[in-house]
Amino acid sequence: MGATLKDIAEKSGYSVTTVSRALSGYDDVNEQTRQHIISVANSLGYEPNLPARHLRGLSTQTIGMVIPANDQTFSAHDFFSQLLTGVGDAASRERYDLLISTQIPGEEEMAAYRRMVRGNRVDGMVLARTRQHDPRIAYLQEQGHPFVVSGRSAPGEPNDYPFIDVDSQAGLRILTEFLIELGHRRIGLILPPEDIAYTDYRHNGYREGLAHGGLEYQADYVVYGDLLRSGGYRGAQRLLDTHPLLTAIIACNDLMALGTMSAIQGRGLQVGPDVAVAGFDDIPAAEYAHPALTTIQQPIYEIGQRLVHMLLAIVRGEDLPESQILLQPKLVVRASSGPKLT
Amino acid sequence: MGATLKDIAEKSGYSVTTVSRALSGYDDVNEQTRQHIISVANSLGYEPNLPARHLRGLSTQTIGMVIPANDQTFSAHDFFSQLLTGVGDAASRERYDLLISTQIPGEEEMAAYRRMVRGNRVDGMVLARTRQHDPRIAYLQEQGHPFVVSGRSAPGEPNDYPFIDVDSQAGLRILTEFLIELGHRRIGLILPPEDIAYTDYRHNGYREGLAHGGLEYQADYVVYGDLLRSGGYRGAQRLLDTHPLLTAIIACNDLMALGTMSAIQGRGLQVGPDVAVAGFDDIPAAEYAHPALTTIQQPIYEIGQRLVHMLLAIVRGEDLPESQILLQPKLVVRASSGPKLT
DNA sequence: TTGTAGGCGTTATCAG
DNA sequence: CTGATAACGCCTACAA
Repeated sequence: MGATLKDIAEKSGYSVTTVSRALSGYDDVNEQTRQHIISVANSLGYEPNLPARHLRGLSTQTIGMVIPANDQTFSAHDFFSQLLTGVGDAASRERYDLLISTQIPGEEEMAAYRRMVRGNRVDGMVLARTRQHDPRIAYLQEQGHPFVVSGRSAPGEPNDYPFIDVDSQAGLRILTEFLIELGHRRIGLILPPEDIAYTDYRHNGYREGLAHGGLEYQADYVVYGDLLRSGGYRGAQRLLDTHPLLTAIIACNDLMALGTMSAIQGRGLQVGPDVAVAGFDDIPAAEYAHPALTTIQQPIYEIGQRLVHMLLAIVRGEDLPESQILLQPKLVVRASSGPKLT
Repeated sequence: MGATLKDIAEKSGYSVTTVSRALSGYDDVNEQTRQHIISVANSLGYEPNLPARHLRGLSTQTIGMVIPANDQTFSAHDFFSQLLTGVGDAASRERYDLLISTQIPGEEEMAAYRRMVRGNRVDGMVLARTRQHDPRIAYLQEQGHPFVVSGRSAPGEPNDYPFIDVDSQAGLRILTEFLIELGHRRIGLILPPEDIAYTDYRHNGYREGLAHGGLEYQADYVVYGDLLRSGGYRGAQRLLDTHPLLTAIIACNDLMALGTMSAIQGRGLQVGPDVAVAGFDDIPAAEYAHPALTTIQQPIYEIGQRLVHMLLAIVRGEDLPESQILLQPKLVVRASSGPKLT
C-alpha cells in the first residue's frame, strides 16, 4: 500500500540507509543525492510508517488521555470537552496528537492505561478527576511513565507528582461566605461522590465558610451527587424534601447546579429569590442558564494547555520551574444566587 | 522496560513462538503449557507491544479523527464535542480507541490525515464538516482507506462514499416557512462560510421557504458568518445596520444564533418580540439560552455512534445495509422565535 | 559520502 | 504440540 524506504531506494538507486538519512535531514548526504531522493519520495507519496518508528522506541508524538464514558448524558462531558480542547490545541502546536480512550472507571479503565503505556503508544499521559487512592497514579508512578494530572490527591495523601489544581477548598469557603453575607442561614450542599479526590476539600471549604460566618455545620444539610445534572436534581429533591426551609444550595459542580435549578423550578419556586443556587467550574452553560449561574471559575481550557506544556517538558527531560500548581479560584456572581435577604 | 514475549519465553522455558500462541488463545497449545505461560506473563505484567503488532499490519483498534483547531473560542467546539462523545462511546464499546489531531484546515490538516492513514495508525477515519471539493475525501478515496463522513458533498458534487447527513435544505425550508407563518416578511439569513458543503443546501432551503410563503428572495438579506458566536454577532450587526426593519434572523448554526441574540440585545431590542431568532443544531446551550433558542434539531451524538458502526462494518468487510443516510430534521420551537405577529 | 548488517516485538509459515 | 526462521519498516552503529 504505502511506499516504503525500500521502494524509494529501489527507484532512486540508493540504499535504504542513504534514503533514510536523506529524508531525516542528516548532513552527511550529498545535496544532489538528497534532492533526488526527496523528489522520488514525493512522487511515491511516501509517508513514514509510524509503528515501525515506535517499535524502535522513538517518540510517538502522541499524548494519551482516558476519559470517563457517559453514554446517556453527554453534556456531562462539558468539563472534559473543555479540558480536551485545551489539551488538543496545545498539543497540536507542538505537533502532538491525542490518543483518547473512553472508559468507565474500573478494570477496563486500567487496561486502557496499560495499553497506552506498556503498549508504547504514547509519550505521556494526562489524567483528570483524581480519585482517592487513585490506582492510575500508582500505576503510572510504578511504570515511571511521564504523566501530569488535573487535580491533586485527596487531603492526607501524598502529592508526589506534577499537577495543576484549583484550590477548591478556598472556592467553597468563598462561596459559602458569600451566601452567608447575603443573609442565608440554612445552606444545603451537594457533594461529588465520596471517592473523588476533591470532595473532601470542598466539604472542608464549606465547613470553614460556615464557621467563619458563625453558623453551625449540619450533617443532614449535605448530600452526595454523581456530578451529572440528574444527580443535582435528585440531590436537591432530597434536600428540599427533608429541609424545606433551606434558602440556598451549593452544588459542587455546575452540571449538578443546573439540575438543582430544575428541581427548584419544578417545585414552583424561583431560583434566586426563593432558593439561591451556586455551582463550581463556570462551564459555558453556566452563563447561558436561566437564571445565569453564580459559580466558581476554573480556567479549564488554560489548565489543559498548561498541562501539555508541563508534560512535554517532562518528556523532553527539561527542568520544570513549577511542577505543582495551585490556582486561586474566582467567584463569579450571577443571578442564581439571588438578592440580599432582608 | 515492559516485559516482552522473549522475557516470558526465557522465564518459562518455552519458545517465543509458543508463548505468542498460548497468549493469543490458539488451540494447538497444551493446556498446561498455556496456564504456565499465562501465569508467567501475569507475574511479569506483560502487555503486548502495539506498534510491533501494527507493524505486522494487524488491526490498530483505533479510529482517527481530525478536528478543527480553535484556540480562542473553545465553546465553538460544541458540535464537535458532541460528535466526539458519540464516536468515543460507540468506539469504546467495540474496544476501539480514538486518535485525535487538532488542526487548522489547510496544509497541516492534510498532513495529519496522511500521518494517520499512510502512517498506519488507524483502521479507519471519521470526518466531519465536509467542504466543497473536499481534498480530504479525495485523498481517502484515492488511498482506499476506510472512512465515513458526517455530512454529504455540496450540491452537484458526487456522493460516492458512506455518510450520514441531516437534510438541512428541508431544515431551512421548515424554519423559513415557520417564521413566515408567524407573520414575518423580512427575514435575514446568516450563512456558514461559502466553502462549507452544506451552505448551499441551507441557502436553497431558505429560498424554497420564501417562495412557498410567497416572498421574494432579497440577496442583501443574506450574509456569511464563520460558525462561531462572534460571526453571528457581526453578521447580525451588519444585517441590522443595513436593514433595521428585519423582524427575524435565521443563523445557520446555534452558535451564530447565540451571537445574533447578543447583537440584538446589545441594541436594546428584545429577542422574540422585536426580532425573532432561530438556529440550527440544537446544541445543549440552545436550551439554556435566554430566551431559549428555536432551532432545528440534529441528533449529533447518535450520528457519532452510527458513524462508528458504519465504519467498523466497512473495516471488517461486512455488508452495509445503508451506507448513505439522510435524516429528516426536526423543528424545536422555543421562545427566541417570539409570538405570532398581528 | 554511501552501504551493510542487525535488531526493535510480534506473528505466520513451515518443520519436526 | 512445539520450535526455528523470516518478515513487517525503520534507524543506527560500524565499515568501506
